[in-house]
Amino acid sequence: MTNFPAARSLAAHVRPLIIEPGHSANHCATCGARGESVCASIDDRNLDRLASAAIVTDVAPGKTFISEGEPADSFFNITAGTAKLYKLLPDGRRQITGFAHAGSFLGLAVSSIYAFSAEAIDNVRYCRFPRRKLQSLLDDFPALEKRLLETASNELVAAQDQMLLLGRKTARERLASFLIAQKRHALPCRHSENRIALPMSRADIADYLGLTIETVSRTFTRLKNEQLIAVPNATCVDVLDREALLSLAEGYESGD
Amino acid sequence: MTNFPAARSLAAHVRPLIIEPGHSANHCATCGARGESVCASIDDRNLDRLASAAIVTDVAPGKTFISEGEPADSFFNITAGTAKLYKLLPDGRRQITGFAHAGSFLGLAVSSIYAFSAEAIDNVRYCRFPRRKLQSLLDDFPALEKRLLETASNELVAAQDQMLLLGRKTARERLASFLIAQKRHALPCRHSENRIALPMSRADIADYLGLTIETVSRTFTRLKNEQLIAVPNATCVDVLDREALLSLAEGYESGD
DNA sequence: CGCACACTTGAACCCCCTCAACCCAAGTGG
DNA sequence: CCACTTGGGTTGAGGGGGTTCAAGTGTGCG
Repeated sequence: MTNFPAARSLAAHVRPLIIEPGHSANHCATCGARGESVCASIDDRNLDRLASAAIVTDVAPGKTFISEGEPADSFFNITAGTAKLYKLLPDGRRQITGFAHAGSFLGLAVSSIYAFSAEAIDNVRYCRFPRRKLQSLLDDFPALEKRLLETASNELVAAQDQMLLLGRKTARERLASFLIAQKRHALPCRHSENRIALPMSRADIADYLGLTIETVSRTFTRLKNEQLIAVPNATCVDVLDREALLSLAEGYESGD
Repeated sequence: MTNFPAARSLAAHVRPLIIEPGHSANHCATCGARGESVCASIDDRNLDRLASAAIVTDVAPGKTFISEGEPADSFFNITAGTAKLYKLLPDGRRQITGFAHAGSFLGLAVSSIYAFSAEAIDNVRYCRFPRRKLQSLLDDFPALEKRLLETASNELVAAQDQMLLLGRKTARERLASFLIAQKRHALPCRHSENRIALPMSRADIADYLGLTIETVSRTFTRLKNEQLIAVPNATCVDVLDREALLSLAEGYESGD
């Protein structure tokens, strides 16, 4: 299910990496996710400021590193892996509000309390910024604040799309939308051009799309029977008819 | 349905107010919505900068002033009335993603295209900021940018709540959540302490909650029969049992 | 080999939707 | 003044998409 068969079981589930003082200025400079993240707005000269504020941490699959309702004293910048963000109702009903990939910035709540929980799906690495330190970074680097505003705006647009999906789309349309979005997001899937990696479980997909596991599974097989996709195994999908999938996702053909 | 019986029919539906040059520095200073809006972050000395960038406009009920997919060359700050924000699917299915009240800031899309449409529900007044002018304001007043980031963060939290509602709550829970949220938002309802004004139609409520008109209506009468609310007429609701409504909204009791 | 766990498939049910009628208040015009 | 229309809201009957409950099928791993 994940690509890190060895390193997983050893690690304490939330383990800050030890960065020696002498090297602390470097890890941002060599960070592969920098280009995708808000950190790109800080130029090379000031990278050490950024690096010294960040606490790099690894999280094992299935471990929760943000809990809804707890004091929000940190911000998180995912640099590797995929995490799910979710909210719960008292009886256990769950809504996944999004998936966080390398470059995602989490914790943008003005409130002093996290509005959602976050759990690692595969091996996740993040940079954690204590609230105060990020605040001073924001004061010193207006470009960072500008970038954060852009990020928040983009997420707002995505959230509106998701509301449309949850409120008005059929199960087929939801799954098609999900696959199209996954395809856009996670291009870095070698293999075929049309292969989509699905690191999350069926339960996660269901809770993201406002459906049940069973409906997700049935809808997968239906799209498979209709030759829109192929499902070599549970962790990936091949897109066979991109056009049809796209117009389905956009709500053009609900029946048929 | 609205409180402005006279002024309505005369007005051209989108009519910029004529502000004489000599007075242009004033309308922000006397704006009742300033405290609630992002404009509060600009101090009195600089209000004229703000005022000269804003184009005040009135919109009649039912008129669309932002259209999804069109070039996003302006930002909007609602100063009076209520507007609905929505997205459409090609076959007409509609999802209302939110209601904008006095103080709401719209158009926060990085993209050059609006992600949603906006339509006035009652008589709406807004300040329109051309993209370029807002940009220069942001450059000159970091506090404004900070305030915008706060606003966006709060909306993101609200959007996540709405996703939970749309994906996982029952019709009763949705309506209860909606009523509770409306109560919080629009306190300024004289009359009773427990009266909630509902300027939007049943169709709007339905499209906001991911339901149909009929289900909204039936759910209203059910909550009424259960003595949780009273519905004197279609445009307002009295909360009779706030506790029960609240715990319903939070998902504690789905049946019964 | 056998357990565990995720996924798939089947059958019955139910909440909400669809379709349709009805109510009611506000015009509108003869 | 009343007949007619219009539009929003309510109520009823029936149907369907997705859920629930339950069993079956893999697949990895000890």
